[in-house]
Amino acid sequence: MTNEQDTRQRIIASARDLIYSRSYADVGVAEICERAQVKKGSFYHFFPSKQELSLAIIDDLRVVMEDRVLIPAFARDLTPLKRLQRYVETLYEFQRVAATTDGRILGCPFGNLALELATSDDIIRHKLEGVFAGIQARFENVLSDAEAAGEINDIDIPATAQAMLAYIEGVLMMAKTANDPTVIRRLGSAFANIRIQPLAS
Amino acid sequence: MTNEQDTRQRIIASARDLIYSRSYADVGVAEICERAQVKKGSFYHFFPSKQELSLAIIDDLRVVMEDRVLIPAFARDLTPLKRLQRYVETLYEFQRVAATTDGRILGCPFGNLALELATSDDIIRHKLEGVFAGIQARFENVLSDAEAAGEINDIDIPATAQAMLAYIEGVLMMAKTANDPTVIRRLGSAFANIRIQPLAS
DNA sequence: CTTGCAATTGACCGTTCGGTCAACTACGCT
DNA sequence: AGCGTAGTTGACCGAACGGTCAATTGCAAG
Repeated sequence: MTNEQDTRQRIIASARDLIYSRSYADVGVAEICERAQVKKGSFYHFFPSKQELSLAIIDDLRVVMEDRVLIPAFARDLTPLKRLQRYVETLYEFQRVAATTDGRILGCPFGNLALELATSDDIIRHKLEGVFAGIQARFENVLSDAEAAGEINDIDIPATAQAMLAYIEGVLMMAKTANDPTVIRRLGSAFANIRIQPLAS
Repeated sequence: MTNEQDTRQRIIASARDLIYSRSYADVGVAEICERAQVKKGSFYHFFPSKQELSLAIIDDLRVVMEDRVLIPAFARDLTPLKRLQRYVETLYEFQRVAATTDGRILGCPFGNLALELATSDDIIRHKLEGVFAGIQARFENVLSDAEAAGEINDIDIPATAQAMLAYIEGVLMMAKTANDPTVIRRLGSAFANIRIQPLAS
């Protein structure tokens, strides 16, 4: 229990924070190492490349977002539609707190990476596709619950879940561009009302 | 009428295309010059810095998007709500065509830059804020028309316009991440139904 | 014909980039 | 005690980065 894989985790945490608050390309391996108190040679003992590190970062962020946003927001103590509203509120709070630390609102870490790297790196693009699919699946669960509870009916659940994800990503983009977390609350009220109907067959 | 400011425009066009299809940081000044058939010294005769170039690119993209998407989509030959639907269709077509050229779908050039640079460069962030405000204003006009035509009522027009912009940006992000333009059509049907009500006072 | 300036050229700057490597240290296993 | 190996170190690599500059060209106005 001395340090073990502590170094590796320190590298991931440093890189995660730096890249989230700036961008993938703007943060160099040297800066990551400096912040993690690790020498560059040591970095390459754990990661064969910066790209490989970014995959590890995405996994790490997945856990962070799960714990800090998805799980608290989607706890089953509220009706499904109320959970969706709480999700927006939780996201707002997450962004607001992060903003007081960084002085800027940082938006969605996955969205940031997706738009920066999707056209340049197919492996990262595909990984992020999986992350989005995971979040969409969470929304689908809530929508299924809502349907079972009679809160909604006659909707295309997967498409609606994806539309909700798109909307929230767009909202975070607007908030980041305006550097104003209150945009999330202002636009958040439309989130739970998004619907896509099944195709008439 | 020989070349005049032709060189400058060639630099902007090259940089615009390269950066749009990859990212700001991933495209160097040297590569831009090579594609524009211009020497680096000449580049810095027209632009004091890469950042200054990016501002010119944004202005240029604004014109492109205006001509290719906004104007055709919002022509007044349809009812306001139909225009919104046509806007989605126009965007889909724009992305699909661009995708056959690049082999990838590239999403929204403003959104791409916003997420990459908003936290690192306040000047660019502010410029993009203005671009988004301009698009939002176009949506507001259409919504006003829709209200006047009795197609909608009792909505917060600015907030709804901003929500629509957020949604479409999110949809383009999903399409880019999936590298699949049909996402735009699949999710597009929810676009014109987004509503934000005024606060009860 | 000359003067002046915008445009162009190509060599060059220091810095940083992602990545490599041989040597060394520390520690668990037998 | 001796060995193997995971972890660490610091020096180093070629390439690319954004940006500079003095010298030259081309053209338009006086």
